[in-house]
Amino acid sequence: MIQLEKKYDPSVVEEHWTRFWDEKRLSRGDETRPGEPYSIVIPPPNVTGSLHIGHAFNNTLQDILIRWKRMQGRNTLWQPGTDHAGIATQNVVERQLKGEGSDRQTLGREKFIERVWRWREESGGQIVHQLRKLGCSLDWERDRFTMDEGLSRAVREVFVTLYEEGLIYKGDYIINWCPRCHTALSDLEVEHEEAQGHLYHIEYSLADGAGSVTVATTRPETLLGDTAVAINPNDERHREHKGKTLLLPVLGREIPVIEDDYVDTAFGTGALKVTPAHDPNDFEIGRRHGLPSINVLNPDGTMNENAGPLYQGMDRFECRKKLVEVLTDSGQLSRIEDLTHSVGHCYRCRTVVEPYLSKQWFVRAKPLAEPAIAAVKDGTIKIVPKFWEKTYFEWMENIRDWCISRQIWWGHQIPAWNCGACGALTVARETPAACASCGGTSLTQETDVLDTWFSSALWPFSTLGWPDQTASLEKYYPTSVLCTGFDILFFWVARMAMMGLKVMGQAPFHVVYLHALIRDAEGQKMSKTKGNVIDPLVMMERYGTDALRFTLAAFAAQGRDIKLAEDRIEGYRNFCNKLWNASRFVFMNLGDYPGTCDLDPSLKRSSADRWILSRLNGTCKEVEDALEGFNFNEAASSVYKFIWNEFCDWYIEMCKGPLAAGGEGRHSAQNVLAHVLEASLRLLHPFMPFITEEIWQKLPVEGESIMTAPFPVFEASRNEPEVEFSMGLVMDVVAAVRNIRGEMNLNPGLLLTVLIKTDNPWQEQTVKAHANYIKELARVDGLSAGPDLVKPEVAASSVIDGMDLIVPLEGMMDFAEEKNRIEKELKKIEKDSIVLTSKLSNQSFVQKAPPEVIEKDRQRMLALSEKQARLKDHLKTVEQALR
RNA sequence: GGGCGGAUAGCUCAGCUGGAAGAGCACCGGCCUUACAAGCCGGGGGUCACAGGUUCGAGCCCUGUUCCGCCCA
Repeated sequence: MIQLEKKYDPSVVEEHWTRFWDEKRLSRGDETRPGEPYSIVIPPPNVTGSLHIGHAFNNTLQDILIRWKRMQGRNTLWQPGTDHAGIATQNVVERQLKGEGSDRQTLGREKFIERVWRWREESGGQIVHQLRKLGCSLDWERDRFTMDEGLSRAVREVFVTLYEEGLIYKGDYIINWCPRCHTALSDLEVEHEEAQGHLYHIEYSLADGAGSVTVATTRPETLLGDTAVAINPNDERHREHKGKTLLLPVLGREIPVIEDDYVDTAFGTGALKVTPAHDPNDFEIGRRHGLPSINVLNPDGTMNENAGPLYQGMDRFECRKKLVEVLTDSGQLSRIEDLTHSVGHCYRCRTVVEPYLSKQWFVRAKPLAEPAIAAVKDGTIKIVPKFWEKTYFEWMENIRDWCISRQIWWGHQIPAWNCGACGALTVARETPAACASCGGTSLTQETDVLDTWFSSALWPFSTLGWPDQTASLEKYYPTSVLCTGFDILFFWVARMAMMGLKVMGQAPFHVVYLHALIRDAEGQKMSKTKGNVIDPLVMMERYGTDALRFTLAAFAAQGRDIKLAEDRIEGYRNFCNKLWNASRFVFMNLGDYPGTCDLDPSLKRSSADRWILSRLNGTCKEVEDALEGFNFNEAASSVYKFIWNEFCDWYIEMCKGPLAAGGEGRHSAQNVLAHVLEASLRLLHPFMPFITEEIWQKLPVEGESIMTAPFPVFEASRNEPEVEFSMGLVMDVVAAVRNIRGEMNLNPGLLLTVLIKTDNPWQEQTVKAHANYIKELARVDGLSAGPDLVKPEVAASSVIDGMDLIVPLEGMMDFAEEKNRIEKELKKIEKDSIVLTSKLSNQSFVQKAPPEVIEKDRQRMLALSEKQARLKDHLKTVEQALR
């Protein structure tokens, strides 16, 4: 006989089954096998990263989907892999170097890249190991990395193709520059934050000496790069300044006053200093008016030679301070206003970014966005929850060109070569031997690398072998679902949609499921610097992986934030233990059981047997429907309630009698216990893979793993509503007796007598037929039912489903307590009946509400007043006794 | 400035097409009843942010307000 320990201990179990699944290669995607494909690509975590709660959440949901579909018999592939995370990874390694008193420049590009690869070798296995620990059934044999040879080939192929089609270009534009990471950033990589700043009002004197023009700016240091002051042509205040020349403060350079509609007359003084090299709008104005652009910043955020000898080499903020002093002294600073404004920060290092004119590579986004918009509009791509579609359209319709060059070393070096002889650019898939224009051979490759998100955008097909036409691609592309957090909707999802449609001619996924983000109790994003993280590894250690996974699923409602609380994890740890102990009970009673977990149709079933089977069937439908709609929390709650509140609380208790009695009743109960437990395990498996495998393997089942056992299917024909209804009555009776026992402070061990007075023959029959359950579960020894029962003087009573339930309590009756109890019940009824009466006496309700609603309320009202009347009778006898 | 979420029990959250306000934890009372004290049985607890409106009927739909969070400019 199989015996389980008294408590479930996840630690040994988890390791064992992880290894088992691995050895049996159960999570392998096999395109040569038949079966409708179901594929998911993992949102690749940073290769050097460590599993945080967001990963745990995201991957638990994916694993639930993939395990569920695998059990349904689909040909599944969950594609794993990691991302090289250019800037982030480079930053980490640079920090290491700094700690060693070195830096990347000292090391040189080649050595530095070697160093990063080495770091990847050391730490790259970590996240993979942690995902396994989480139970993720990814196909590890297909593990990919964005810097792998194959994926790099995909990157080159796409880059060159887009370049050839004119969708990638190189040019001088204003980009966002991070002076600390020393690179350009795309617009998305800048995070705007409200900051308390100042609006400085600076006097630019007219060259003819006839006064001055006041301009307002938040960044005074940029005035060193001003090449004009712009006014709105319709601004009356500046009419007399039109066509004048101004003298730039400090530097004394002559700059013109120009007119441009862009200038907002309502902001500041209506005169705008124009710095084409350090502001995107000024850049546009400069272009319209043919103004020169003067860059005053070095790449590290210090001022350059154009700033003049006084400021050259000074940090930008230092320079700002100094300039304010100088201008104040010269009387050219007329006013300083407080101003809350939005300041851009680097999303990797939080440094304030500078708009910066430089030569960069861009993807022309509009032509790529149009098909991606259409795909969502026509339903080719479905976004769940739907409300994200609006955000997607909003961004896509206003998309701007995407700056893809980064001045870092870790990443895909841009496949473009500059000719030393003629200066022409050669863009090629393979490293060229000679310049495409002049045939010269002194070629030097562009030093910039591509935005990490460029390679991520190709992920759904590059991981499947593209640009080769592989069988995997054939089978698994487009993928079925993309499951990720909404925070990378633009970064990743939108760009994958664009690239998939462009490169493959097919959207990369059918459904995008965007889940919520896990936040702390204050709704803040969890971050190590804030110290508010819940570490999934610690949680797994403390409560078991299954408990963590189930908690995450239970929290996965389709909202925006999830505020995770540790006591919920503890609660689901208890659920694991509950399941464990229920199984323990089953095994204890299966010692002499010769059958399997399949139902034996020849056995005569008890009502309890039929009831739990019907409920199991209903639960299958609930779980199925919930998962179809990505309602993970509902699926989790259905299976939780079924196992705990129906199987454990009721069925196990009800089958104890028949088990003890022996014979066919025992046999049937054994069969049902085995069947229901086994089916429950399969229902639960996608959520809790470890404990379910552990128990399942001990049951009399065929098949090598629960992982590949069929997912339970709902069948309408197996529903038994009449059985559920009569068992409902039985449970109501049990609950009523327990209520009396509890409220009257009667000893739990005390056996009671129960009289059930009813003139409804069906009720009488039902109660009598199920007397064994009532006796067992409510601790009752004498039970009678019928129309003519007489209530003894000394008795507690309640009214349940129109029946009088009487518990004689000769010698142990607390009449005051009983009075209390009945009055409490009456109070509730009165509250309800007031609401119902007013509803039913409302003419317009009776006239306008649908008949079935009115009928339902009439029935309720009838039942209520009957119950009220009977309770009042009971109350009267109690009050008499009290006198 | 534009847009999107959220506000429901002490806490963390569900609540689907409008038709008797739910769960877990916490709390109170009683139980070591041989699957489980990580448990069992019973119980208390809500002006569904606020103000209007639509409707026979609103936690849910509409309008406005307040607060919290996020995205975009």
